[in-house]
Amino acid sequence: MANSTPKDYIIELIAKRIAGDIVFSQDPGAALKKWREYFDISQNEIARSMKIAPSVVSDYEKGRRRPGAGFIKRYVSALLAIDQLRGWTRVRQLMRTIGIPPEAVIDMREFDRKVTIAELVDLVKGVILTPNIDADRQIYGYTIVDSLRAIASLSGMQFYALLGATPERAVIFTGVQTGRSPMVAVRVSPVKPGVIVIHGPRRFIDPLAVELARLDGVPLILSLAESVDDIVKRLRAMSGYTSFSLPVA
Amino acid sequence: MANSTPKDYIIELIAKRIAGDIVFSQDPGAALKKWREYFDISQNEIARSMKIAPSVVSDYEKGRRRPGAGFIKRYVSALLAIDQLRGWTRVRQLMRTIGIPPEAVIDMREFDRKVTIAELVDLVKGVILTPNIDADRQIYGYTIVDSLRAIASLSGMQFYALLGATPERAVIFTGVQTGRSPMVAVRVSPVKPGVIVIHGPRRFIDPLAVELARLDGVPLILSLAESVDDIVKRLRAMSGYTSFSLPVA
DNA sequence: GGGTGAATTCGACTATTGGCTAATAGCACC
DNA sequence: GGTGCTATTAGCCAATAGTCGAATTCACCC
Repeated sequence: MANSTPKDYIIELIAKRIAGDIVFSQDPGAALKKWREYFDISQNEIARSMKIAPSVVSDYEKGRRRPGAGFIKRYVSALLAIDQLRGWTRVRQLMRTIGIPPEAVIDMREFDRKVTIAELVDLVKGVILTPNIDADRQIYGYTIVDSLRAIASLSGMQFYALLGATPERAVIFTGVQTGRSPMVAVRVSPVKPGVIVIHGPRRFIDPLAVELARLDGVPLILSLAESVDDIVKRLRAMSGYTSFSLPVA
Repeated sequence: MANSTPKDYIIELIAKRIAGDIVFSQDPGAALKKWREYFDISQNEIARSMKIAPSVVSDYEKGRRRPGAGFIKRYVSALLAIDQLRGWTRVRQLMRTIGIPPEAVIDMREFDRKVTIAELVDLVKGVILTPNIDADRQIYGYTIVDSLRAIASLSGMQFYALLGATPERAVIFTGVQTGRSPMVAVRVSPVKPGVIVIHGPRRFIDPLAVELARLDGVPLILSLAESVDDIVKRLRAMSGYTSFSLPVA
């Protein structure tokens, strides 16, 4: 964990958490101020980053105005942009409270609308290995897992949380050899993901994997995408991917 | 994990996450709709819960109007209120993606403004055991841990994430006998919390605990509060605690 | 065809957010 | 005292959010 850039989805989770905290605060102005102070940023500095007058920042923080959703989004984005300029010092701290091991999770997002299994098969350039399982379920989000790192670094319960294991989410295991160990992990999990996608260097699927999926009642998809990157990009396109552009300071 | 009510702080984390997702969505209207569909709620039902006309919901979801922060808060609160009426079916699913073991974490929140060590000592009705350690640091949030359950159910890395282990957060260990095992856990952690509070049935503190705190450079506070509940309430009062009142359906 | 329920569209009005400039205040330091 | 920096306040205008009710559309069923 050197000076590498935090992963996009982590930054995005942090941004959403901060924004949500402000929205639900009983005093949104004070919440704006709290987070600005947390990032150790002056009103002048964030005003410059947002290209507005400093008095606007004061108006909001003192409660003269209540921030709308658009303003909150820009304010939080500016906090993060400035933290980036400083080397992500605060984001590195905050990511420790997220509870996701970044080395094992490649990406984790919500789709911007509900997605069908058929659409997901298309997105991951895959084939469905369990055609007889209920394909009507709807998927609202996904987790892309680096299987080798996950197995190396996670205990049972973490795997459980990592799966984002709800019936409305997809889990994509990458770097998979035959598909067996992910399916064994899911088998022992008390709750199941909505659908499992496997992607790996070889195109051979252990029949046991398919049988375990069937027993669990979880659709299993084999992705034939050229690379993990390809999967990441294609799924992100369905997630209303937010790009944090860096304002000139 | 029977039919018990999810803990408040979990519900609140979910609410904030949903709100944040909507705020940062490139199409907030579509995000509103996505979440409503996820909760399997019709426009009419949420309109009734919010006491507005159904056409208002449609205007927002179709993008004719962009939701402000106030509306997002009310919309998300209504989703949750309806889910509560249904027995928290969707919240139970979502809490699995939070990555916090609810049985070990009693409460976990952000303060609504920065809090000094002296203030924290007062809040937990405590005494500072490490008077020579930098007391100028600022605390922005806290985690209240049930020490026995945490030790019983967590592995090393989970403990690490559980601590919310950043220099700006406090960790309160409850059900502590002498204070030694929490300090040992912190000692082996690569990052340290901003301050540690211990609370337990006995008022005896193992001198080793104090020495370990000193070595870690972490202020250690002994709380003399009458109960864990007392601590929860007093800290919540500093957190802009949001109460989800249940609208009549 | 008709009926029902859910969702959408539209015109209109009011309240609030978003932003500005200018003046002022507070604090630390010399 | 002066200087520099940060923050606050007030008045003002424009644009947008919030909301209504009426009419319309759509899907499903008999």
